[in-house]
Amino acid sequence: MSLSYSISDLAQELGVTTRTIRFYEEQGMLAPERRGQERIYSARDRVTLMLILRGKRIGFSLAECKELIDLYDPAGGNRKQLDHFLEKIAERREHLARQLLDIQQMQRELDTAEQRCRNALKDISVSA
Amino acid sequence: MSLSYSISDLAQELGVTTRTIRFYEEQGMLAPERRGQERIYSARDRVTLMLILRGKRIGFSLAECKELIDLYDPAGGNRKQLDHFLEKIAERREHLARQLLDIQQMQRELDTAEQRCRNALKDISVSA
DNA sequence: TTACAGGCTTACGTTTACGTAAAGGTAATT
DNA sequence: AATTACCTTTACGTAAACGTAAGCCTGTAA
Repeated sequence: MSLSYSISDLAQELGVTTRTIRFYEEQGMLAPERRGQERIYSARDRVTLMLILRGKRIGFSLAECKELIDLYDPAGGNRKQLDHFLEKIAERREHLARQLLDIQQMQRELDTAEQRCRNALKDISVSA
Repeated sequence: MSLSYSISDLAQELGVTTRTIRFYEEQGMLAPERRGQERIYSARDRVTLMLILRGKRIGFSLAECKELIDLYDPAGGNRKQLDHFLEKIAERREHLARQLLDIQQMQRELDTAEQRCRNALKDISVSA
């Protein structure tokens, strides 16, 4: 009794258009089952989609998201493949670490920007 | 004696092409001085450029980066403007907070992906 | 049975963010 | 004087990530 979703179910829940979901399939990132013509999405398909969207929110390209999905697959078994995966994972980690720094830096900049704003507002009240 | 940079100075230091820098100017995000035809970039221009690139690294569009630059400007003085800025700043904060969560989630996923990889490698060694 | 909601494919259009080339100006070497 | 190394503008090209529309099928509710 694994639950399934129509394309518009997922589109609505995740805040994207059906076109977007079909596009991701076109790019080989999703492969839902079919009932006739109709696409039937599994819980796992849904997770994959969420992974893509999370990737996008932090600026990953679809190609990068696809790599992530592949990493998540149990797929390839030989040692070379696995070593390759470990490399990719390490790369991703560095990338994420960098982004964390960038975000923290930007948060600090927002702090000072807000301070300047508040000071300017105070000056206005005083001079008024 | 404030230091200045040529376009290729900045391009090289920041790892972008001169075309990219000129493009940002075309979009109204930079306004370097000129010596004749030649662009002369100030320390502040350099900071602005770094701000843009940092924004890009965490997936901001150029339009969003431009907003950030405007926030950083001392520019507009009236209360309405300043209130508007504070709103924008709050928005940015939420956005960044969201991205932080996304990154942390993704780091956890990389953890489990790495575990699976290592387990698979162990299985290979054992069966070999 | 006819309307309507939702799904499908195919295909051209659009925005963003530059790449790439052409054609030319200037300043310092050789 | 000519090459080299930068710089400039103008303009067409391009990859990514969908948007949008046309035309068609299908199940269900009125």
